[in-house]
Amino acid sequence: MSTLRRTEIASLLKDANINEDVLVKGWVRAFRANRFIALNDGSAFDNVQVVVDFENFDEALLKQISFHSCISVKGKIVESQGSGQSIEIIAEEIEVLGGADSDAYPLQPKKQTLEYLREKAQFRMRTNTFSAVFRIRHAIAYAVNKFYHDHGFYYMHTPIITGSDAEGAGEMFHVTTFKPDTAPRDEDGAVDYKKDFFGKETNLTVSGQLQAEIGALSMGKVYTFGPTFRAENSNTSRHLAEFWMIEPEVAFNDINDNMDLAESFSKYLINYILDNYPSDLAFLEKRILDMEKQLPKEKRRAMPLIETLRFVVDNDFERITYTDAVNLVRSSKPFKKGKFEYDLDWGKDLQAEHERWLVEKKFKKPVIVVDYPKDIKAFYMRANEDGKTVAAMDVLFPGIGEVIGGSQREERHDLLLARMKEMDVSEEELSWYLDLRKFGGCPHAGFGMGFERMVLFITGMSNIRDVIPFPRTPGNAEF
RNA sequence: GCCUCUUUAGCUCAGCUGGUUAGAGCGCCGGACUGUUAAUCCGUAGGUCCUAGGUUCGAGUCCUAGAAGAGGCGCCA
Repeated sequence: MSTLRRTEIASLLKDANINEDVLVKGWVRAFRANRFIALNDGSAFDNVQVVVDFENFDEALLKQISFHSCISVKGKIVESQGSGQSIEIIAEEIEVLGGADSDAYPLQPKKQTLEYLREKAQFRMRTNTFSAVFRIRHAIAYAVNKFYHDHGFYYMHTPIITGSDAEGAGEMFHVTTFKPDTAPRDEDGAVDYKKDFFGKETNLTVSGQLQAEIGALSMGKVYTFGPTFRAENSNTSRHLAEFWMIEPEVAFNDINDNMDLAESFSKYLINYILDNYPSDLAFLEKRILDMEKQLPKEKRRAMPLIETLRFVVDNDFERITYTDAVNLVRSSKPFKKGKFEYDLDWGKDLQAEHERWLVEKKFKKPVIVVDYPKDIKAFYMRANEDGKTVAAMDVLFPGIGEVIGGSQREERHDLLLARMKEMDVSEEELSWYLDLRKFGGCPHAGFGMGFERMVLFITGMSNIRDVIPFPRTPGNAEF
């Protein structure tokens, strides 16, 4: 081919010069009427249409232009005669870079289930749905960093391998270089971790929060954004064993500042995608609407995707205390009629069905619940004046539930120490954490946002395994 | 960890209360078609009905166990 430089399809569609010669490369999304190739290189949602005059090309070459084959096209930009696009490329030279034998290739130009595509993760990003999801996933990650950078936060990398198992956020994955059968033993027959790589027991992190507090109490405003691991045997469409979490931690913030941050941060992310990825969102919205046509009315979304996102950014999140939430649920119709599976008394955690009622039926928008009973929350959350509750908050989103969980941290050394003793948290292991209260401590607060749960909400997808390229769930670590 | 559902052609599914040659659409392959937008039209091929046992004259259909997938709950983000 010539010395012409490749043009990305995104920039070609943005400002095309009629009659200009261009070189494009990408994957064939469709080859219609032996004449029209829909070509996509991932740079944008939209395809460029390549028009082929079959008399000018070898039949054997055209045969290789099959679904998802990779080709290079040199041609001239013209105004399109068809109605689906404004410009198109009249092909002059075509080279097949990588064929995709239709007989053996597992994907087809038709609807295939997300479950099937999940098993073909090496190819699923070539589909409209997954390329839209993963473009948006990227953009949300970018917006996370942009939001915090623009607000004067420092991005802090907390460790992925931790020596502490006191974080209390769930079951951990053990990290060791020992093989199970040959691990050295001490005199009592227990595995001797003093001889292991780190000289002690280590695990994959379940949260960067405790380390982020170190950052907050020195640099003021920090956030972590990294992979997090939970060895919980959770079989749901909202849990992953390996997921990404965003954890801001801010000195001098109280629980109300924390709620303000959680709300403005959530809205920023949604707005960023609304502003910058309209084609992808429109496609995802249409996909959901088509799919829901087969469902009874009560099982469909209350609002189409984009309208839902707009509604969330245009309205204040509802803020209620745990105590008020319990009273609301208990005086609700479904509760009185015994429609809920679980009972609810003050002191018990709100069940998913109760949260769903609050968010989807009562308020119809994100709800922040604050001031939970201390006995159902972690040791580091700040005790309230009433002696019964702590300054903890959960942000609940429609259709997903908890997307953010956070708190004002207990900055009073004696109260924290007493709470650790009560909850049997190792004082020795967390002496550094207690030091933050002993020396130069101050009120501070932070939260954790489940990144994939935010991606779920913004894309309107329903299974968390479809918003991460390579999902890790119980019994599954393919790719 | 608990509960429920699903598994039939390459893909998406139908197959009623067990009954003899197992069905459709799409895809593939062959043919037609130079303005299509999941192109269309005609034709052909394609099945260890997830696996292993069992019940029965007879099992895709019933029973038991296992495997894989999905949904719900709990745990959480």
